[in-house]
Amino acid sequence: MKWTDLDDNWCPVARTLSLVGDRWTLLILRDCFLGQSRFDQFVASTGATRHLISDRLKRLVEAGILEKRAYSERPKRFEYVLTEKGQEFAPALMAFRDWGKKHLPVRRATQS
Amino acid sequence: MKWTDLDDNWCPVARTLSLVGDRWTLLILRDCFLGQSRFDQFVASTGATRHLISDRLKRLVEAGILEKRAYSERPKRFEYVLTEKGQEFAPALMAFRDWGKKHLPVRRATQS
DNA sequence: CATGTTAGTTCTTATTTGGAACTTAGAGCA
DNA sequence: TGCTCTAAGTTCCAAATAAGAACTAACATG
Repeated sequence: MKWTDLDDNWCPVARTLSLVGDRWTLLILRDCFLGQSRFDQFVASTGATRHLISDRLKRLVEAGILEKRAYSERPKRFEYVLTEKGQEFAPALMAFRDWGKKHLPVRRATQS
Repeated sequence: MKWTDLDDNWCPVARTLSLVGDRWTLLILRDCFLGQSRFDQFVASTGATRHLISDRLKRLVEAGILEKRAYSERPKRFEYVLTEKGQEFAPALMAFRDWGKKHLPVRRATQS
């Protein structure tokens, strides 16, 4: 079974996961909440490949969680910003953050 | 970069994702909160392969989120129950549920 | 003795990812 | 004009992961 097949599951948790339930999608959203909006920033801060970022951004835009906007016409440059629907995802990320802070302390020296 | 490499990221969201940030792990946890505890139940209700369930359960036990207990000695039978640490993950799942309920209504006829 | 149950493991094939290089289109500079 | 840079992707191939189905172990049941 492919995970996108969960999109019509009876369970709202499963439906949510079919959209954002992968490692990188949630990291991209985290970045958005931290104020990032550009392709190369996502690549740098998540550590995911450009291919993955490209794919996930497409998916998020399609789902109405992010909006793709041109911030420059010549040359064409784009940014991705949270929609209302995306903003409302904040509580979930905060729950992840709180749980991580409490239960997963950092062990080695930190490097982004 | 492998996603398990996120386990020492500076960001608590990333560290949390390194552990539970995949499609099936969160579905297993959902099932636990719904009162399920057995291998074949997880297989049936998530739709993931036995291989995946086996792998994810191992990971969750190792992380101290679930506890593997024998509920029968002969024959050997096991169940997986949430630890305290696992219980505290509830707010995250509820956030997912609420967001899914609000933003991802079911479209087709439902079948688990 | 045949069938069923639970908790897995093993096998082969298919899909997804990783990593690096390449593209497009214009900008800055000398 | 030519060279180098940036942003936002796309393309390529190899490597890792997942899918799907069958198989196993150790009993229980009829």
